[in-house]
Amino acid sequence: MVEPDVQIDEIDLALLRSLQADARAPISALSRDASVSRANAYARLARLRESGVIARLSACVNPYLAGLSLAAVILLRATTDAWPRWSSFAEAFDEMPEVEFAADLAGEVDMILLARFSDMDHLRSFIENDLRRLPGIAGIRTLLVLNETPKRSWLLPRSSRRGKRRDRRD
Amino acid sequence: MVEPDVQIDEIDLALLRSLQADARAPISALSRDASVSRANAYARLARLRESGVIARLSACVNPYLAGLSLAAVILLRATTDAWPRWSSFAEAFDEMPEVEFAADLAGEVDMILLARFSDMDHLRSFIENDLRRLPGIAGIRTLLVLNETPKRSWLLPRSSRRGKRRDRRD
DNA sequence: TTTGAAAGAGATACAAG
DNA sequence: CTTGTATCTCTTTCAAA
Repeated sequence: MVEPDVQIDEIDLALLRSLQADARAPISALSRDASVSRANAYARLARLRESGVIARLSACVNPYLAGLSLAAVILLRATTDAWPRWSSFAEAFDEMPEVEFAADLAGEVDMILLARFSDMDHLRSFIENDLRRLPGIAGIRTLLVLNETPKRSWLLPRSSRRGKRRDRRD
Repeated sequence: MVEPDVQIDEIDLALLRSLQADARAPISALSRDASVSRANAYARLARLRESGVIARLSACVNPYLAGLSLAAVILLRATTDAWPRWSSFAEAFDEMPEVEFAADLAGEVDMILLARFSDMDHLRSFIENDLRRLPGIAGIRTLLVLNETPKRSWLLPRSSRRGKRRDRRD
């Protein structure tokens, strides 16, 4: 959640988009699609990686085909005294392999999890053995996922965003 | 959301794990880590890809470093008449570049979105111009993300899951 | 399934324009 | 920033053990 001074231009975005589509695409193809030279693309990709903009190159595995046929969104409330301790929760969630995504929220829900399970039994034992034993959790609401979008790696913003924007201060 | 007959053994899991860590790792390295021959790894990876277990190889971009410094979880209720039409919503969400993840839920919330924005203005215009104009939406609750885990690509299940499980029927 | 070999493609570094 | 070149590593296929 660092906010450093990384400048990303349209060429970087084009490279990122291509890499998101195919992380194994040859650099010559990426450079062609971004309309720059190979050397340029090479240097930019190195910079994007070192600066952390590209966190990693990864395989997107279909969980439903990999034995995790059940997904749930879990809404959590924390006890008021556990409030300022997101970092301790984050650590705990990181240790739970079923948790794909965890976030600290502002609003009527304190934290949210997206988690995946092999079956109902697995979900039940996760809630009973892992979640309920976590200190600082005041409420657990479990919502089963009936359907989900193909988990887009999300698209990058276009150069000029929709709607107005006066200036950029980053 | 197809549930076909794909069999994945421990060697496949090892390959998937390695590929998740580095999608550009040479196959010789993957095969070494999985303790199989290159030819074997090669054949397995081809099968995993064709069967869709590996949906794609992609770059994981840090949204906060890429100009999307604001994230929100959006909980939606659908009007009762729009109820059985997840597919139409899914299509609409797919067209919205800010939506990273969308799911149809069972429970007190009908649908959930994880969306990313460049700033508050962007979030506001998204809700007003994109969400509110969608027919069939009865309620919108927006929760700002204060903090989130590094968006683990999620770990694959170990061979024997924690807790009990009598038998596998897949 | 594994190992070995072999052709072609791509990565990476560096020079010169 | 580009193009060209050179070396080395991978990919991919295939044959033999």
